[in-house]
Amino acid sequence: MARRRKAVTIKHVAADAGVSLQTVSRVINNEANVRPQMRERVQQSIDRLGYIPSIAAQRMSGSRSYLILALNDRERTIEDWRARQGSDWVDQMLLGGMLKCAEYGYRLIFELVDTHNDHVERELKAAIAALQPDGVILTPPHSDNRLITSLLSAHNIPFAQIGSEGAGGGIPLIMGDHDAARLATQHLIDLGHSRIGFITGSSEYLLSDWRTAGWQAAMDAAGLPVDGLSEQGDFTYQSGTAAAEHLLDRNPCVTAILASNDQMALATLELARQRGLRVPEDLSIISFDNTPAVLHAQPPMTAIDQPVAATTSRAVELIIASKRGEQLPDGPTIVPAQLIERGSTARPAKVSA
Amino acid sequence: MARRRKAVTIKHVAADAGVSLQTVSRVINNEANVRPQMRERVQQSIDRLGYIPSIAAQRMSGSRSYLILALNDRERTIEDWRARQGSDWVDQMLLGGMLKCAEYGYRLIFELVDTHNDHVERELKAAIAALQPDGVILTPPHSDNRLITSLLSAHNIPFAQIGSEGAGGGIPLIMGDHDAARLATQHLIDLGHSRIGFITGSSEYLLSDWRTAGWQAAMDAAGLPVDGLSEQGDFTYQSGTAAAEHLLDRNPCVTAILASNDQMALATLELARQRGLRVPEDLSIISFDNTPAVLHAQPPMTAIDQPVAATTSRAVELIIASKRGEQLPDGPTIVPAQLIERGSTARPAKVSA
DNA sequence: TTGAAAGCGCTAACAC
DNA sequence: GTGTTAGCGCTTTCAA
Repeated sequence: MARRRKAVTIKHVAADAGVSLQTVSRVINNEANVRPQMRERVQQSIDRLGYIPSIAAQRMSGSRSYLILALNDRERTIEDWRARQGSDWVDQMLLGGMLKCAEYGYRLIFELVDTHNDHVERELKAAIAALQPDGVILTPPHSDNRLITSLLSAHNIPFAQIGSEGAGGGIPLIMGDHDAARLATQHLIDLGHSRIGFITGSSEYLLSDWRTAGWQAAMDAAGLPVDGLSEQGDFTYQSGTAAAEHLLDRNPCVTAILASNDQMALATLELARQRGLRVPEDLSIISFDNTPAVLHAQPPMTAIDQPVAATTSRAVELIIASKRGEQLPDGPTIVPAQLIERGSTARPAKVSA
Repeated sequence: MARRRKAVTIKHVAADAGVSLQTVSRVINNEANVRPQMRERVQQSIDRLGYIPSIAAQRMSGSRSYLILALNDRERTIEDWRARQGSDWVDQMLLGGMLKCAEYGYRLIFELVDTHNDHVERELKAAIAALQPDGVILTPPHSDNRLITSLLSAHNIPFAQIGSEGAGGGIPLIMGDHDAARLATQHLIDLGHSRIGFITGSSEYLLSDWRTAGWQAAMDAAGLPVDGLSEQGDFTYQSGTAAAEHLLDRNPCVTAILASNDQMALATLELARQRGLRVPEDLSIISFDNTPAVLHAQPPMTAIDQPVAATTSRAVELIIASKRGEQLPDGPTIVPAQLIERGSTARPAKVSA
């Protein structure tokens, strides 16, 4: 393999502009103590030569690598990927994060780590040592993993905790779970439903509780009972089927169900079909997350959109702001989720008990 | 911001093992000229201290950055991403490539560049200068962009060309388009179809021609006519609708249609529904790519799976092999595509003319 | 406000 | 087979 072609370095720019390396460095990094005229001259040389700093060299001397690490759960991510059921979490994260990174001259690197495993620490340490990222984005269920958060804190690496209230010292971001569940429930109430069932998510995820609480808040505010209307699920299709079965068996008068994710909502839809219940006439269904799968369901599903891209994008901004020593928001940053109305919700055909 | 915590460097390992830096370096890189016993001793120090080389430092001195760049078309990728229709190309690329990279200690970085734009060169140069990647993965429509391929050649960076026959000096990989189209057509012929329509893809993509040729080859081999059975599409849903309309108007006796991608196949399905044609009884449909959208169609669509993950994975392997000076395959590497049988294909109800 | 010198962690080239 | 030296491209520190 021939040697890499000689690239334009800071030296070439310095020579071209007739200044010291240091002055060029100051211009690149937008530092103070450069006269406008000098800055202008250097910038012209940079443009003329098409100079771009090497991030490897920048990292070697300085404190920035211009790399942000996005961590996801290995098992779950690979599973979704293999299944090809249309879960686009990673896709949305990548693009939301990547585009924002690009604005600031950063790059996003994805890494998978095992959650239920003592390798976490070793894996994360290795990634940190190899890449020395300027920041890390944690997603559930890693967001509140003390092993991870304390390791990052010890290394002084700013990190975002998506779907976390912020225990652990990172930058917490929440995808509007509570409000979205509340509004979705309210939407059903406005349509005339009063017996509204809820299928919860896995208790391993904090957001499961928030979603449940949002449903409950809306029900309480409307003075509607919730007893026996909540059923435990774990985000899998199977658990959705089981939960929906129990729910409908116990409460024949249920006219609407809010499921804590798309898979469980799709399972509910299928069960309704099997039981001869028309959707939405006999049963309204709202799903959480709005992955592409629910778009193609029959009928297309009314869903709460999980703003994964917007949240990742915001996480990148906050990490970079933190790096720059800027003031960060006090509490968790809440990125609002929206309700997308489609065909799986309508006024109830029968009046519920 | 406090200074980054002191990390374990090659010096610590050298001191711990009582050898020179160079010997440690040799062990890390699995080079020759280290006695097994010495290698063992150094390895123990590495393990004990939890040493991981800094890729920034490795890049600074050596010739490897352990970074591979995956390039996609900006416009198309952002469009798909925003649409959230379930195109999982990026997702499959990322995971297929990332996991393979991880096996070799590499990382994959995604970058979007404009195709129809004189910025291509500037953008790519910037990415190369900043990251100095060890390899680049090109996807259509970049794969045969001379501006890009010549730039990479000039920089001596090995690059994979997915969906290309290899003009430009890179490593060509093909996702079995020709054979897959042939086999899918054959499958329809075996079912008893003889009037089999084909909707082509955009001529901007070489693979469009391969897919068309595969259909034609199967038809020819079976002695079936193809006149008037091919209609031009451009991969959009709209073009699929138009093409299917023409096809069915001109050939009422068509009993099966093979569409060059999923969106056009879905458009064909919808048109069939509007015209009161039952699928698959009156019209069999096979789609190309097998993105998640076709899974949820009614009926679920028989599709040719595009092996994006496997191809990206292979691309990474070949790039790394090339870096190591290993012998590469002669012609294009063909990653076979498979036919996934679902509900949109069956024996024709009527006998075609 | 600018420049010179030192050094980040590692590998290439060469000496032993 | 192993160690020494020089230097990658940049920023930090300190001097001017």
